[in-house]
Amino acid sequence: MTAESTRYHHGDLPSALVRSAMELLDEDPASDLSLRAVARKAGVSAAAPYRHFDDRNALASAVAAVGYAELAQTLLAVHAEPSTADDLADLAVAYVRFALARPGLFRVMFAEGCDAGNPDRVAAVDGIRGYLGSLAQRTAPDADPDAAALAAWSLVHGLAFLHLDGKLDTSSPEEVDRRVRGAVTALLHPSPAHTPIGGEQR
Amino acid sequence: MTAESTRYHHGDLPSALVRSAMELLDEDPASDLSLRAVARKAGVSAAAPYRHFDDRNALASAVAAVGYAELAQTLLAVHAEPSTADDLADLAVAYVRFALARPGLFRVMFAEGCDAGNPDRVAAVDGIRGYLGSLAQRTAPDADPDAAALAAWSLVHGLAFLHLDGKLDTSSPEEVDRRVRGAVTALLHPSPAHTPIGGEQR
DNA sequence: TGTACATCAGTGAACGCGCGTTCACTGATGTAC
DNA sequence: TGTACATCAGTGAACGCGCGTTCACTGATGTAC
Repeated sequence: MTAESTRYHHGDLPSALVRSAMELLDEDPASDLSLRAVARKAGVSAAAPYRHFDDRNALASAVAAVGYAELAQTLLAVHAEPSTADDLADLAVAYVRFALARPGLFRVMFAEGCDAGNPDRVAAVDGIRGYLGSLAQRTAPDADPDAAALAAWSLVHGLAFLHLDGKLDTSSPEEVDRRVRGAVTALLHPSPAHTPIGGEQR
Repeated sequence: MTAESTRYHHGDLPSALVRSAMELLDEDPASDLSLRAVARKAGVSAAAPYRHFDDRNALASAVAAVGYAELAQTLLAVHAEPSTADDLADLAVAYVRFALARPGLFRVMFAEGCDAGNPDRVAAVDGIRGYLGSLAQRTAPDADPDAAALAAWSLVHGLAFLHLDGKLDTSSPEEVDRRVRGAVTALLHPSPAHTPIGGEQR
């Protein structure tokens, strides 16, 4: 469905560049996105991107927007309408897996350089917030939905970054999943029972 | 107490470099740490740091270690022995304030480049984990302490990074404090009462 | 259907930059006698 | 106390690098007549 970019004059360079950027990020997550490298990867001169993007930042924002969309899609695929603490644990696992599978992209999405102006970006972030907000509302209808949504997001986001930044061992994916699920259920007991910080599990 | 670095031969260059690095990070949090800039700031040639640090990474690790110590100190000053969810909210506020006050340092502490080998660094991270672990144990003696500690850390860490990375408005510090406190208490009801995701507040 | 021409997406060379790191060196320090 | 010398922490010049961005240009595209 997407334009296939094999027409003359390179066809659809803008999206070819975004695609190349994402490939580079997946291939070498450590290096930070370079306009020249992206152009090289797309088989185009270093100056070509400037026909379509104001500067490096504009490309990064476009990449981030796509990243948000993919993350949202991933979460939706796990639970379209999550409503229990168990569902949140599933989402946490998916969120952390996404971060660990695509660290380069994840960093571009959440690293500083983010220009607050890019509307796609803002919309995408609001999408995730809204998704978590509705989860919060279903789980705890009488809680402040904004506060609960932010809490859920922070928990999940913190788990992702602590793993990503090497503060926790990530050599075993199963162990990571287990750890993430454990942390979430330690805060939110899965059953409708009421328990504070850690629940009663082992 | 610290060597004052005014002796001849520059005295105590290693710690002077670390100090200069931290000053640079505080002055311009956006730029990433450059060995040359640090040397310049310390009034020393670009090659001088190599007498004391293997490479750029080694300096960054040393800076991070100091950062961890300062963060730990900040948290301890808030509550030496936190034990309630309310205490955790206080710590969350302090943690986020630290991140927002010293974003450059915070990023060095938590950004990828971290070499897992540096023992100071590992010890410092374990210190924070242990601190949160004892909090968890006091708050919920029957919970899995590792899981509860990680959950608390993730929550707080996620709040810090979502603010730091511009996903949340940080123009009003009071608003940030309020938001952080709200998110924490939405998950952990302050009283010994038992409530799931959001408690009952407004 | 065929030609003239404006438009627009590319090229490639060049700019100036700051970086990490190396190297042979220098000059102060402090120890051995 | 005084001199000879090894050590060690600095210097400064140089390396090669990749980067973002600019510029005048070229050549394909597609439209007007």
